[in-house]
Formats: sequence, C-alpha cells, structure tokens
Amino acid sequence: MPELPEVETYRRFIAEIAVGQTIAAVHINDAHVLAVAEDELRAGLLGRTITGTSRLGKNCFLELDNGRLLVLHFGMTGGVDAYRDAADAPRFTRVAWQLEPAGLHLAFVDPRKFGRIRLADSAEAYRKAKKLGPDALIVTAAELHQKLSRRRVAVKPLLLDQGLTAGLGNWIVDEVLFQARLHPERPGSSLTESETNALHEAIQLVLTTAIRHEANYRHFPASFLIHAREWDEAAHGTAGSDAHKFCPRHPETVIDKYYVGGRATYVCGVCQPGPEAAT
DNA sequence: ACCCATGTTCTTTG
DNA sequence: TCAAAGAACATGGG
Repeated sequence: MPELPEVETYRRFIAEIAVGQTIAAVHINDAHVLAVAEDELRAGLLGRTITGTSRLGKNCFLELDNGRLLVLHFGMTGGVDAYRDAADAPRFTRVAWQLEPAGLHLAFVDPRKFGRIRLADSAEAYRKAKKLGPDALIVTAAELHQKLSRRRVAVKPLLLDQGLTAGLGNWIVDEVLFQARLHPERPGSSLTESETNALHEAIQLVLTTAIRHEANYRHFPASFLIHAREWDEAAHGTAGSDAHKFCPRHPETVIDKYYVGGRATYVCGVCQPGPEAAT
C-alpha cells in the first residue's frame, strides 16, 4: 500500500519505536530486497544510533548518528512491523533490525520483494541520485503549473512521475484527478492555471485526509472515489458487490474503469470530461 | 487455474 | 530527445 500517506504512517511508527535506539544486530532473511551489499549494510548500521526520521515521497529515511541514512522504499507491498522474540517475526519479514535497549526488532516486511533497502550519505544525495522532485505535500501550484505546461503527455502519467513531484501513486492520482474534476488523459500542457490550482488543492486534500486516517481507505469520506475501486472484498472478474461503483456525486453514474499506461484507472465520465469531447 | 495488483526501471518502437 | 507501449521483476490472494 505504500504511497505517500502509507509511508508517512510507517515513518511515524518507526519514529515511535526506533528513535533513540541503537542497532545491535541486522537480520537478513532475504538479501533480494537489499540494494547494498550485506556486509556494507551491517558495517554501516551496527552500533549506530537512530537519531530521527524523515521522508521524501515514498522513501522513508532513518537518520543515523554519523549523519548517514538508512533508506527504505516499500515497493508495492512493503511495510514495517515490530516484534520482540524471533519466533514472533511477522510472515514475510525480509530484514529486521534489533534495537537496544528496548529489545524490539524493527521488521521490513515485503511479500513481493519489490521494496529496497539501501544506505545514503544524505537526503540530498539520494534525491539527486534518484532524480526525485519535490515532495507532493510541499510542491506548489506554481511549480506544478510550470512543469505540466511543458509536457504534452497525459496528466496521469505525469503525476505518477516521481521526478515531477514525489509521493503520488496509482490510486491517489485517480482520487486527486476526480477531486479536481480533471480527466486523466488531459495533456499536461492543456491545464489552465485555475485547473492547476484545483489540482494542487486536490493533492493537499487527498494526502492530508489519507494521512489523518493513517491511510486506511475504508475510513475516507464518502465523497472519495476510492470506494469505487475493487480492491477489497469484491472479487476480480466475478460480479462483485456493486455497492460502491457509483460516482459519489452522481449516484446514477457508474464509474468507468480502463487502463492508462498499463495502470488501472477510474473516472467519472460526468465529473471528468474527456480531453477531446463527448463520445 | 487464471488473472490482478499500491512501484520502478528498462527496452522497444515510432 | 521525446513519447508511448510493453515487459520485467516476485509473489500472494481472490
């Protein structure tokens, strides 16, 4: 689930259990999630105290007492958890850090192993290396307008581009475009200044709402499109529950699902008129 | 058994 | 160089 709000929730969890703690051991159950050599990771972490946490987009930073960073990226299915005894390690724990004096283990859990763990010299160095844009909570409407205006690509893939602004993922972009009443295939350069302002407001609304609910989308307001997505109980393919497939603003309008750039995309045809015209 | 999936990165093709 | 489409990654769950 790791888009910006999930990662922010993980960061807060890590801040609670790990800040002020010293890394006494590094347990590597599956080196596949490492983007750094095992021995380099151990050498960089053992005996280090975690002094703070921060976040850029979907990347979570654990700040070390020597100024370096442990960087966590959660891929599609990653997350964090904690346990005390080895026997209680959560399923799919790929790496864990033993923290003293609390005696807890911080676990990096990731069933699909798309997540990555690495070390960085500084947040700025990492930002540059990964070519990340400003965090989606920080980016201004003017910056968005300036960046979008130069691109003819559809606005959805532009917002997913972490180099334009960092932190937006597939469902959040759909939600943001719905809230801003913009069609995902509108070319970036076609957005007016007032539309970009609406987009910026929608980004703020969706992110702050999601963070407030600790990214638990079931608790999001009824005005959110997310309830029309199928990813909970509704079975794929089978005729799942129709309970939430209508536009929050148009109870008669069924939400359309199709693919943009290979990603499932949900739109309300009434709220979000197409880039050209009607069909 | 088959199909889908919250992300990133590379390759191919035009 | 740019843009679009597709694939690859690894695996669980409906």
